[in-house]
Amino acid sequence: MIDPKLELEIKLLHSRICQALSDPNRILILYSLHEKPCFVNELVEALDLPQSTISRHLGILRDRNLVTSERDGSTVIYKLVDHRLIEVLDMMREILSTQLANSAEIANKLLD
Amino acid sequence: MIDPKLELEIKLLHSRICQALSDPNRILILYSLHEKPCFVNELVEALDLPQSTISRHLGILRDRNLVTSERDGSTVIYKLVDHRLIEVLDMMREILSTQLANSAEIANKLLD
DNA sequence: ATCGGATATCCGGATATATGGATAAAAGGA
DNA sequence: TCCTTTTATCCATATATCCGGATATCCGAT
Repeated sequence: MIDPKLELEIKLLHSRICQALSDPNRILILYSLHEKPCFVNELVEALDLPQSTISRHLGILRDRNLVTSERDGSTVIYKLVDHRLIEVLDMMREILSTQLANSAEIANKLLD
Repeated sequence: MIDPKLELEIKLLHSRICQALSDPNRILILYSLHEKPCFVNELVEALDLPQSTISRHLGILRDRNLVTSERDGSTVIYKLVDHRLIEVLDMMREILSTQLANSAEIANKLLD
């Protein structure tokens, strides 16, 4: 009933992008990299998480080609590949904001 | 280092929206509902999954206010609440498509 | 060659999530 | 009331994911 091509594309979309976005720390990393390229250490400090945790999340984003890593001497600099990803996240935030506004409206009506 | 307000908003974004999108079957359900409102049974047939599986996914989407359910006699009709969600998914598909095009280009260069 | 800083990977354990059969609940008809 | 259809929930199991300390690796400096 569902177009098999769409189904395949959605499975790919899920495994390559949606899954990567399904962790709040990874989303925060993406926002940090949107502002400017960062060393791993900078992200460790920005998110206040153990280095192994940051590195693991970066590995997941790297595997999916959402960020690139480039060695610069003894450090590694990470960059956001496609900044449209931030547009996507911002659009989701707008949807969320609409949702919250609706909830507030309903709550107010109940209080009348 | 990261704005605490942003951090809170991202956590909310994750739990209310991103998490819901982190399953291919739920994405397919959203696309189905984008075409037209559907009964549970229609989705069972469209996705070819057990009814309990579909109902569970619908419950997750309903909890997050991404879809609404309305009883109509003995059946229940589900509707997509905010069609911007499909815009978001389509934008991710474009990012994915760019990604795949780049991979193909690199592969071709390697073959020269 | 060795050392120290930076980063990646390993590993065990805790937690979360998906799955689908079985069952319950809701609603309408006989 | 009983039966059927439709949908939701329960349950046990399987799988995935996260976490962070410990360890390995990479690299430049001494």
